[in-house]
Amino acid sequence: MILQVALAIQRGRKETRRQLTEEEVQRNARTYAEQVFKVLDPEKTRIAFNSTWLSRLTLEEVIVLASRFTVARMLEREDFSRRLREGRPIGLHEFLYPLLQGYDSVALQADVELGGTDQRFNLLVGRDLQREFGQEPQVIITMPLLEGTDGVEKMSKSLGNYIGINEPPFSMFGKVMSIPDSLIEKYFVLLTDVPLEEVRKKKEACERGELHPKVWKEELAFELVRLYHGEEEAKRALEDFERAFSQKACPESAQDLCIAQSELVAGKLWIMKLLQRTGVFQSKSEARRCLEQGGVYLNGERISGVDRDVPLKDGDVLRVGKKSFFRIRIVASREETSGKEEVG
RNA sequence: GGGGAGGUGCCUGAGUGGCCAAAAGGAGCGGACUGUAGAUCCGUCGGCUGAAUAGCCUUCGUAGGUUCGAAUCCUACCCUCCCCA
Repeated sequence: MILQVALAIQRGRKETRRQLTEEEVQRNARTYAEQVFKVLDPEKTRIAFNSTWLSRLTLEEVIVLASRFTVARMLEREDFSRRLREGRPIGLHEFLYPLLQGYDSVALQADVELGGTDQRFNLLVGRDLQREFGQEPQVIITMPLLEGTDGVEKMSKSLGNYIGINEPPFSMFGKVMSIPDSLIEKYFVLLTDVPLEEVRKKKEACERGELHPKVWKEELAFELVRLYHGEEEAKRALEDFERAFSQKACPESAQDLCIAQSELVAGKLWIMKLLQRTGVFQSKSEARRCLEQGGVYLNGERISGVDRDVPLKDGDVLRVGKKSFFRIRIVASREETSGKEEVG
């Protein structure tokens, strides 16, 4: 069976979207694959790139494809009609996306296409085009959209309200804990294998005040971390979370922050230098603000004042803001120091 | 082709010569509190300077110009939306 899962083409408010280089596309694809294989069996999965067939389309073929559709039908799509109503721009090329995605179904001779409910229009276009090309139209399966950690917008990477499938256990756990209580049920239903009956009972218990929402949410967070990282990691994440936020202590899984011996002056380092090394700040002003507002702790003790050199020793714990913990490692040479690796 | 409206910080959106790094709200961040990174309240929210009751740099579509001084006035250009053809 050929199952098609469309990876959404991002349409930002600003339509100017940078063309990705071939390497970037490849890298993104690898990242997606990595995540997908947390769920699918790699042995039974084949990944196809639509550039394989789309780049071979001639202008003539594109025009023929476009002639199969009318503007009125395009405007059936909620997103388009709304923007039209609100006087916001719609790029002509955007009409092409549903068409090309539909053509993917033709090229793959897809049996089933899977997507969020917001993809319904595009999925249906696939059926229409398949019929045009004499194929049996695919079955489409749409799934409810899941709100992100803000509880309002749909979960998306560009909105920054997502929980990554390949995220480290601690932050995955924490992010789940940050969703509004009202979303706990939905997360259980859509993301876990916990029987619906049980979810319903827990919800009722919650409403009766017999089950604390925080406890229930912890069960959810535990379950999700277990799913993607295993039982052991889930236990650790739970413990770490309790430790970090209920007791405000350092979680076991704190990231190491390596400082070279040579960077220290009389065993001390200027606090601003130290903060820079954590990589959690976009700018020095941001770091300074956090420091001035009392968000920096060394071994549980609040550091105040920008003009401070702090003594550092191996094993010290640096806390920056609510959620970032670092364990200081003093190393011999600069080569061993770890910079902040980029999070994609 | 003709006529009209408009482009402001991450987003929405006020501002029509100096009091503007730019109102207000949202997002983000920090603090307090707590039941969690949830709710609420308070604060913060361009950048740089070893740090500041200071200074400097960059930003109001782009490029020039007027002016002691420009998001604000002028010129050209780019872009978006609406109406007519």
